[in-house]
Amino acid sequence: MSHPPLSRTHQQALQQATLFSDFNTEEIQLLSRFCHYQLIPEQTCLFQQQAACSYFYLLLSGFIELYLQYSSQQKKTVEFIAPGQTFAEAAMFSGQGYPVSAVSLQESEVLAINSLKFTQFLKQHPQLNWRLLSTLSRHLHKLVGQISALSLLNAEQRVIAYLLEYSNEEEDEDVECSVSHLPHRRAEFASRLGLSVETLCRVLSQLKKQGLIETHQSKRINLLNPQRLRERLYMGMEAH
Amino acid sequence: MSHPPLSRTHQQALQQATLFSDFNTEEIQLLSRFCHYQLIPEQTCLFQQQAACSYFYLLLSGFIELYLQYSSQQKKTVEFIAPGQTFAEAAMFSGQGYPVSAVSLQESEVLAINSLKFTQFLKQHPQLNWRLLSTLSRHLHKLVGQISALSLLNAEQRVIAYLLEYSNEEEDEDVECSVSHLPHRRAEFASRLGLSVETLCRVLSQLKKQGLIETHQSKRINLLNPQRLRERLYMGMEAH
DNA sequence: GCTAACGCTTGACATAGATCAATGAATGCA
DNA sequence: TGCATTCATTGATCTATGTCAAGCGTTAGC
Repeated sequence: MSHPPLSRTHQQALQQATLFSDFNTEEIQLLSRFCHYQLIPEQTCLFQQQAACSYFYLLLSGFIELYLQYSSQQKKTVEFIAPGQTFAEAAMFSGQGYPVSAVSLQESEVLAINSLKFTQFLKQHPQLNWRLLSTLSRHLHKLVGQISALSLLNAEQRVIAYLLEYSNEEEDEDVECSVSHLPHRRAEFASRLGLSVETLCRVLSQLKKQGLIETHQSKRINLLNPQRLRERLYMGMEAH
Repeated sequence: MSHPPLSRTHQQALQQATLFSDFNTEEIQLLSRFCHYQLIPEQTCLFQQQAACSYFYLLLSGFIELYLQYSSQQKKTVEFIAPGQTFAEAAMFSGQGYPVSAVSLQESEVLAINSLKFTQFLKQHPQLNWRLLSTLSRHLHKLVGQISALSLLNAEQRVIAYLLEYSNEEEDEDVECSVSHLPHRRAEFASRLGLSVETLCRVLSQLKKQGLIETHQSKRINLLNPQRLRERLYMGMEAH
């Protein structure tokens, strides 16, 4: 049973998944040979708890629920999966069957990745193994950071932290620098910071008024005074 | 250069680290053979950017800053490390030198884990490799869940989500069940949920008033009506 | 057993940020 | 070019939750 080759768009989707973010173009192409696209109607079971783990998945669109089934009527939701996330990969690595069942809550699109072929692929490329571990560790650290940012920092501090993190600032601290790879819409930007669009706007115009940044039509932001931005951020952090 | 064997307490600390949470007692003991305790005075450099990665670390107490050094004066903070976290393990997996420098912001205690011996250990136990990948994936999912909980759910919903997640509910949804492995203090409980102690208390007494739970002196909470708690939670989630 | 210290609980108040609503700017389409 | 749609921005409220403060219960030490 062969599947049509993966479109360029879907290969890009693979590249953007956390798990594969470190793969180069060639590796993505090798990988995409044993992936296939699948359209899942609403309320459809993708896999059953304890079944052999033949595939793991990348969700392209829609919404998936992972749950434990105790009896015919009782279930316990374990997790909801949003677009961009992979799921069931932990099951594949553990070599056991699926520990949960999966059902689509809306019509959903997924890329199914053949578990067996993926593990063979990893065995053939031992370096990849280490890089996967490295990638996952890094992301873990990033997420831990995001969690403490969400609970410890206020709106302004979160915006500043984001700008400083993604700025191309490398030279002198006093030198002006810019953030060009911004989310293309305020809505996405705001959501990454866990803010509403409006508060994000207010914070930005506040910073603009104070001569700390310059905005260029949602595409680029110049940091006019990284040094002072940094001070502002630390001020909030040491408040504990 | 041999180090004294690791105390039981320190072995437990290893066990509780995310990275090793899946290790059994024997594996922890093997691991602890190439770990040693180190006391770091305040403002001391643990390792320099680009140096060979001989050790990675588990922070026991204190506070560590990871930063990029651009020139003698300019540095860029990458991350702060809190007790319980491991750091520099991504560097080890990637096989490169340290990508950042590390300095203690307070007097700190760490366990240093010999990178070379650890990778050898993994090569000798290929199963462990897969289990590490599995562990890291699972934690990644958990953290993603926590992030969406923090930004999407209100105080009551977060408390309910926590209670349901850690309850021993397995049978009928209507049957009363309990959460016994609670954080021993309200302060710790609240901090896990990103709330203040006071709001946590208020939410709990609110739920008590409505006959949904029963509290037993900060040690145990009975869920008198899991079904209705579940409804309450979902109500908030589908609001998007 | 008494007092001190600490942690829990509850109330009163302050505020950051969400929501609602209106306007302005930019982009796309006829 | 002009109209329509979407997105960004700003203002006016409202509310959830943090902060401050006081009382209560429990534990610990003498």
